[in-house]
Amino acid sequence: MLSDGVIYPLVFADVALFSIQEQGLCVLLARRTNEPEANKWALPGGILKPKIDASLDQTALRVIRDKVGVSAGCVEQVRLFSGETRDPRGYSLSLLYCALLSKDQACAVAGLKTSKVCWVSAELATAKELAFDHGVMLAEALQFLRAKVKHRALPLHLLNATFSLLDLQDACSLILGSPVDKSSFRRRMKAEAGIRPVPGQFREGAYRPAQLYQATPGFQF
Amino acid sequence: MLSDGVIYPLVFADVALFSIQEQGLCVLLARRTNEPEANKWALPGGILKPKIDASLDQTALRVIRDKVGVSAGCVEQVRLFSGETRDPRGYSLSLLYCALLSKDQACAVAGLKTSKVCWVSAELATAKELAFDHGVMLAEALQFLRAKVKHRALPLHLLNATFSLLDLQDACSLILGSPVDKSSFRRRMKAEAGIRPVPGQFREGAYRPAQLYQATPGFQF
DNA sequence: ATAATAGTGTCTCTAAGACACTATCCG
DNA sequence: CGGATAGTGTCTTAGAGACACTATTAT
Repeated sequence: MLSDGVIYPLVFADVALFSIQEQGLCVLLARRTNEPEANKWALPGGILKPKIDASLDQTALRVIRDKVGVSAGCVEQVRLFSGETRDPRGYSLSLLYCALLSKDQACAVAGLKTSKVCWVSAELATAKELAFDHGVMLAEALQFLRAKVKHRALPLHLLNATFSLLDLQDACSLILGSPVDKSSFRRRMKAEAGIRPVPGQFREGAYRPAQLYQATPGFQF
Repeated sequence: MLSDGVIYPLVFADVALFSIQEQGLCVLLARRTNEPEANKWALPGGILKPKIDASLDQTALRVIRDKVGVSAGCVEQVRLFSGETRDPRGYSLSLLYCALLSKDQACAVAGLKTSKVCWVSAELATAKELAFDHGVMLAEALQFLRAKVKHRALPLHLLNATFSLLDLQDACSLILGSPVDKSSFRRRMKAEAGIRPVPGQFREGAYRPAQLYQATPGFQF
């Protein structure tokens, strides 16, 4: 039992928080300040505090709030990692979460410059050596995200509240790591219940304006 | 902390163990013998014993061994349920597992007649009132199983080591709750890497013999 | 006009659904 | 032979991939 009144030690929520930046699909990494594995990069995580967290899902949300100061649009369980050897402090349970952050919010995070957390290209991050078993975790979170998008889920939570179809297409293409055909994509989107055009709203800018879309009320990633 | 030396109380593995019986798709329910919720039906579950279980997945396997005396072919995490109110003993974590048992093994279980566990039609079981939040759990486990089969995963672990294509088709159809077209199904199976015909092996019996199949070595549900 | 981005049309190919058909066993 | 189950052929349709095409804006 830990000294600070936490009754259930070594139950963690670890979060793979994704966003889209200039470098492409990125994941938020945090540099560990304490032992064990101090100074290594890790997925941001936090210990379950039963007094505060109504559920472990709430722990994950709290971790995101604490690390980046905003609330993620979509937080989902991926898999539980458990065992005696994965953390030197003892038998531990870590529930891995996959979360998505909108471009707006991700930019706010990037502006923090706390030096404790930073966005790293997902591809680069998987090559990095991470603390504990977070390398495996990141790989699984990525696979989880890719599988969902491949099965035609729309990663709207990575985008702003209104977005053009090309924004969405680019997001899918970045996640999948392969180009997405414009015509077939738009054909699918016409029949898609999850999004709808916002009448009269266009992305103004250079060249031809683009119709803007938004998620329909009941949308679930 | 519990008295019997278990250090991490209230971490459970609860298992929705499915098999195919005469009544169709069935789930194993256990009648609770102890408080709380004594005498209610529940998904079989067990507490994490860090000294014994190398991981919580091992707890799930142990639960299955203890309850039915055989090892399940396929055990997968579905979702973690957690919170203060779901179990009167205090803040608890329950990782729900979905597991499949082959017909051979399921029959052995049915023969046990321990009166502590029994196979209940999945449809009926969802209508029953179960202990704790096990009703929600069962619903999610079923949805998990259906989603996998809908996405063309093959529930081979519900069948014996060798099986006819009709056995497999019937299993899919029972899980999905809707008929599956024979011709399209067999067409798919011809191109399916997960199974292969066993040369020269046929189901003998009344009328025309059926070619038997088996899972290919690397098969994963 | 030209560049650049937004959005459409159309051909092809694959795979699924529907359902009628043939094949092989038993007695 | 007929009855029952095993397995095939074929028509149609829905949707994805490929890719060339048109449309609308700014300069």
